[in-house]
Amino acid sequence: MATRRLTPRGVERRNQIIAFATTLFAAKGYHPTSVADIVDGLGVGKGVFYWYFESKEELFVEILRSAQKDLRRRQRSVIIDEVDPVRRLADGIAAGVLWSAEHRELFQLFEFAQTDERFASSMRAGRATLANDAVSHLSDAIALGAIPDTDPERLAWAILGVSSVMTKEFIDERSEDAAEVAAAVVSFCLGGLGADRAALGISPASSIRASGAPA
Amino acid sequence: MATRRLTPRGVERRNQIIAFATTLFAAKGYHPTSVADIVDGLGVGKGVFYWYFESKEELFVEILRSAQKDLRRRQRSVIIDEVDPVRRLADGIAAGVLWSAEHRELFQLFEFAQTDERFASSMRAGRATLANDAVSHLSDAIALGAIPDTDPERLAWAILGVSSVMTKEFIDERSEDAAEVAAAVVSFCLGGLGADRAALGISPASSIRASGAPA
DNA sequence: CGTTTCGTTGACCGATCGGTCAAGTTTGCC
DNA sequence: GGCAAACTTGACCGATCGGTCAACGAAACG
Repeated sequence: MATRRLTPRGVERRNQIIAFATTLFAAKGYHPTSVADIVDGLGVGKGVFYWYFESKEELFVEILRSAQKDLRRRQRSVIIDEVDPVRRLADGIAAGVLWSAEHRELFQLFEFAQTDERFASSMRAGRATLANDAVSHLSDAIALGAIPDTDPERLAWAILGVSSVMTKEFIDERSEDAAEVAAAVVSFCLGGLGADRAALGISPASSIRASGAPA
Repeated sequence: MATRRLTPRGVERRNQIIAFATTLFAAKGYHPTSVADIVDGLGVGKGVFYWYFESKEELFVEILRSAQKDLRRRQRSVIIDEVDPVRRLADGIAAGVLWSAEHRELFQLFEFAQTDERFASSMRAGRATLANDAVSHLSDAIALGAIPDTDPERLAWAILGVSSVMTKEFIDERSEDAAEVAAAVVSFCLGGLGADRAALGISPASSIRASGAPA
C-alpha cells in the first residue's frame, strides 16, 4: 500500500496499534496472535486494523524494520567519535545489549522472526548489517595490530552470538542488571578476539560478584 | 496417552511420520505446517496421524526431546575420558557444533522452539542442562587455575551463544565446513574464557583460510 | 476357521483464521 | 452550513485449522 494520508488522530491510532500488537506478539508469538486479538484488546472494530495496515504480515514487518533501524542508530551514535577500533567494538556491543534490555519485546520478536520463513530474509539482512559494522571495526583493529589476524567475519558473528544469547538468558529470562551483563559480554568478546583486556581497563573478572580476588 | 502397543509395522510408520514431519517443520515452520500437510505428503489418511500421536504438539515435543537427548549423549561420549577440564570444554563445544551440522533440521527446530510459549520452557530446561554441564567443567578449570575466576554461569551461556549463532550463520546459512567452524568457535570461546590457547595447540588464527572462503 | 487387536480411511465437525465491505460517524476545510 | 476525506463499525466470507469417528482391511493367534 502506498502510504495513506493520516490526520494526527490517525497517526496516534496507528502507533497505538503498533504498540499493542508488539506486546501481544512478544507475549504470545506471531502466529498465535490473531488480528481479532489485537482489535478486541484495543476495543475497536476489525476494519480499523485494515485501515492502517494491509495485512498482519505487513504490520509485523514494519515493527521489525523500525526496530532494526533504531538499534543500529543507537549503536552508531554511541561510537561515532571513538577513534580506537577496539573501543568502538566494545562500546557498540554494550550499546546493543543495553538497547535490547530497554526493548525486551522487540528483542523477542527478533528471535522469532529469524525462525520464520516469511521474515528470515529481512532479518538476515538486518543482522548482516550489524555484522558488517563489526567487521569494519575488526579489520581496523587487525590492521593496527590491536588484535590477532583472524577472519573478521567469523569474529563478528561470534560477537553477535555472545550478545544475543547472554542478553536472552540474563536480561530477558533472569532480569539481571543490564549494565553488568553488557560488561560481561564485552569482556568475553574481547578475550575471544584476543584483545588485551587489561589495556582497556576491562578485567576478565568484571562479571564476578562482590568477593572476587582477581587472578 | 499412555504408550500404545505397536507392532514392528507400527513402529516403522511412527518413525516415518516423525522423520517426515521433522523435515516439514524445519522447512516451513511449526505453525504453517498442518497435520494435513504431513499425512498428505505421506499419502495416508488423517486418522493415521492420530493413531500414533495425541496431537501435533505432542509430536513436536517428542521430536525436540529426543533431539536434545541425542545431542547431550553425543557431547558426553566425546569427553568422557578427558581429564583436563579445558579440553573437556573444547571437545564438548566442537561436538555440539558437529552434531548441529549433522542434524540441521533439528537445529532449526531448536531455534524456533525457544521462541514459542508452548515449547520455551522445555527448551529452556534443555539448554540449562547443557549450560550446567559447561559450568561444571568451568568450575573445575577455575579451581585448577587454568582460567581466570569469572562467573562460570556467564561463561557457559556465552559459549552457548557463540556456538549457536556461528553454527546458524556458517553452517546452516552458508554451508561451510563444519570442522573448520567448530575450530573457530572453540578458539573464540577459549579466548573469551581467558584460557591459554597456545597451550592447547589452538591458534587464534585457526579459522583463517589462506585463500578464498567457500561459497 | 473365527476373533481380537492393529492399522487405516476420509468425510465430517466446530472453531478460528486473515481479510472484505457496505454502511455509518467524525473531522478538517472552504 | 456543506461536503469530502478520514475514520470506524461489525456482520460476513471462504479457507483452513486441529481433531473426531464409524467403518473397514490386515494380521496375528487360537
